[in-house]
Amino acid sequence: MAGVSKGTVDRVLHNRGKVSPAALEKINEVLNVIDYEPNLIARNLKSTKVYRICVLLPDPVFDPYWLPCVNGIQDAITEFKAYNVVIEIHYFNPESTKSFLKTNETIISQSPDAVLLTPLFHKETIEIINQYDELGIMVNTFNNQVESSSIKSFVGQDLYKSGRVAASLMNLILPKGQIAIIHIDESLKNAVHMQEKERGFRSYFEEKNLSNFSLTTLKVKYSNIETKLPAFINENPDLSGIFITTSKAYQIASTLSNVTDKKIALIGYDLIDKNVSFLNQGLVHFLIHQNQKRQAYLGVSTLADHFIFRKDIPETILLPIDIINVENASFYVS
Amino acid sequence: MAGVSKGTVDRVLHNRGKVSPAALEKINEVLNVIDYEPNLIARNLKSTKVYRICVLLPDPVFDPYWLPCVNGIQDAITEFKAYNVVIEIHYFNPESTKSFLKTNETIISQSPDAVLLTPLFHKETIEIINQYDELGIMVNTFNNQVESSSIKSFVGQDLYKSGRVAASLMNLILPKGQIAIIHIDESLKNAVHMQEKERGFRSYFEEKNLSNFSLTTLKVKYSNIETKLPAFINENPDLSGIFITTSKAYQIASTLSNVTDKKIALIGYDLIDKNVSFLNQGLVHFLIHQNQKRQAYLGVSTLADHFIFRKDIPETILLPIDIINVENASFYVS
DNA sequence: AAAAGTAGTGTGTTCGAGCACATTTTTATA
DNA sequence: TATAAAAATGTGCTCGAACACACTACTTTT
Repeated sequence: MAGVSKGTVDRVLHNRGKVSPAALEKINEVLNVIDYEPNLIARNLKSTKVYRICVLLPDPVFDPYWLPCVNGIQDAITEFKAYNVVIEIHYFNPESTKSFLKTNETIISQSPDAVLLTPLFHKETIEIINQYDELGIMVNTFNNQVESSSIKSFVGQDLYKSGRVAASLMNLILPKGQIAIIHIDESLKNAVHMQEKERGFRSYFEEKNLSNFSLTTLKVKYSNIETKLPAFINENPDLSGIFITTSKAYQIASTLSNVTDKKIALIGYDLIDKNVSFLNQGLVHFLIHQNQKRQAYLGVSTLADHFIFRKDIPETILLPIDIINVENASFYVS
Repeated sequence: MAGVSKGTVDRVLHNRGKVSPAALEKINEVLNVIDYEPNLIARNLKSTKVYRICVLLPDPVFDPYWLPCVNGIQDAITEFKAYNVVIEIHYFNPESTKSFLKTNETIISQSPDAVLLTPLFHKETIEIINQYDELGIMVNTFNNQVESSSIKSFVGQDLYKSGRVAASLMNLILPKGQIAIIHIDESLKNAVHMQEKERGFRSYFEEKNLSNFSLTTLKVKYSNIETKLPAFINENPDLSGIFITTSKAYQIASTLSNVTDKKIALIGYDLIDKNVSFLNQGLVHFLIHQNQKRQAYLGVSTLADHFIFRKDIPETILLPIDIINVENASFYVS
C-alpha cells in the first residue's frame, strides 16, 4: 500500500532504522489509515523460543487447601501449550523449610524464565528471591504477600478486608457475646497471614463500637484442639462465636460437636470438602472463599501473557472476597 | 518420522482415505508415540474464514443494568480479534418489542455465524430463534432462560437458588416480622425471571417452617413507587424487610428514606452504582451480584472458542450467586 | 579510477497446519 | 505386454510476522 516492500515496513515497525524520510512518512500514514495492529498469533508462530514457567507449590498431600491450585495451573498448561510455554509444578513440603529450599534448587537448575511461588517462609523466600533476581528470573507470588522489590507481581486477597467481611457476618449472626478468634496451624509460617485477618476482624467491632461483644484470640495446633478447645469452652461460658483464620474450620466444628450442644456460630475459610460438609450440616455458618484455583491460574497466566503477548503484568491482583453459605456453596465448588 | 510425506500424514489425520494399510499403521504408531496434538494456532492462521458473532443487547441507555455486558463483550472482542472473529453489539430498546424485532432483522442481514441474545420477550424470542434456526445460525442466550431446542447454550444464574440465598440472608438479619417481595418493572417482560426468585425466596421460609415471618408480594412500577410504597408501609406496620427481585433496589431505598425512619432490611440485586451507593449508606443490606459482565463474556467466548478451537459449547453455564455487603462490594465493582 | 563503505530497499525462509494439485506406484483390462 | 484406471504418495503454496541476507545506488576513501 505504501509502495515499498515488507522489509521496509518491518524496519519502520521495529525501529530498525535505515529508512528514508519519504518512505517512513508514507508507511506511517498507511499504518494509521488501516489502523495496523500486529497479529499476535502469527508473531508467536515463528519464534522458536520456549518459555518455561515453574510453579512452586506446597504439596496438597500435606494440606488439601492447595489442591485447587493444581487444577488452576493445569488449565493454564492446556491453554498455553500451543504457544511454546512450558509450565511445570514443583511441590514442596509446607512444613519443612528444607524442602522449600531444595525444591528451589531444582527449579533453578531448570533455568526457567519465570517462577510463581507461594512464599510461605518469609526469611527463606527473601533469600531465594534474591537468587532468582541475580539470575534474571522473574518472580510472581500468590496466596500471601511478601515485601520485596524483586517481586514482579502478587495475586491474592486483601486479608484485612476479609477479616472485616467475616466480622460483618458474625455481627449479623450474633447480637452479643464472646467471640474467639482461633489461629490453627502447626507452625507459625502463616503468622502474618492470620494476623491480618484478625486485625481486620477486630477493626470492624472497634469501629462500630460494638461493646456488647468481647473478642479473645486463641492459638492452637491441630494436635492441641481436642484438649484446648473444651477447656476454653468451659472457661468461657459466654462464648457464642468462633472465627477461624485458616482453612481448618472443620477441625473446630468436628471437636465442637462432640463437646457441647450449645449453638456456636462458626465462620472460617475455604471450600475444602470437610468445611463444605460442615457447612451443609449447619455447623459452620459462613465460609470465605479465597479462590486459590483462580489465584494460581492468574499467577501463571499473567506471566504467560506477558511473554507471548507482551502484556503488562499487574503489580497486584486482589480477588473478590466471596461470601459462602449453605445456599450458594455448590456454585463455587469446582 | 514415519518415512512418509506430510501429505500422507495429513490424509491420516483427516481421514481423507487413500492411504495404504502399512502407511496408516506406521503413522498412527508415530502419532501415538509423540502424543501428537495439532497446534490450534497455526491451524487458524491459514483459514481465511472470518467468523461473525452478533450480540443482541438491551441499550444501557434505557437500563444501566446492561452496561457491564458491554465491557464483557469488549473484552471478548480484543481477545478474539487476532483469530478472525468479528463480534458486533446491536442494541435494542428493552421496552419495545418492535425495536427487538427490528434489530434482529438488522442482524440477519449481516448473516452472522452465531448470535448471542438476551431473550427478554418470550413470544418474539421464540419466533426469531426459529428464523435463525432455519438460516443455520447458532443461537446462545444469557441473562434469562427460554426453552427452545434451537438454543445452543444458556449462561446465567439459577434464579430459584438466588431467591433462596436472599431468603437465607434475610432470615439472618431479621428474627421475625413481615417481609415484602417487591417486583419492580415497567413491563412484565421479566415476569418469569422475577417469579423464579420469589419462588426460591418463599421456599426457604416454608422449608424451615419459619412461622414468625409473613411474606407478601407487591408489584409496582417505577412511576408507582412514590404513592404505592408509603401506602403499603402504613397498611403494614409490621413490615421489617423487603426483597427486591430486580436491580431497582435503589428506587425503594430512596423512597423509603423519605417516608419512614424505621429500619427496614433491604436485599436486592446487582451492583449498579446507585445500589452500591445505598449499600454504602447502610440502607441496603445485601445485594446479589448477577455478574452480567461475565455472563456476556462467556456467552460470546464459548462461541468463539467453538469456532476457532472446535471446543464444545456447554449447554448451561450457571454462574455463582455472589453475596455482596458493604465490606466486600468494592472487589466486585469493575 | 578503483575499492570500500553506507544508506536504503527488496527477497527468501521459517513457524504448523490445510488443501489443491502433481507425481509415482500398483492394479486391472485390452 | 501395453495401457489405461485407480490407488497411493509427494509437492508446493498460503496464512502474518520476524529476521537474516542480498542487492542497488550513491558517497567516501585510498
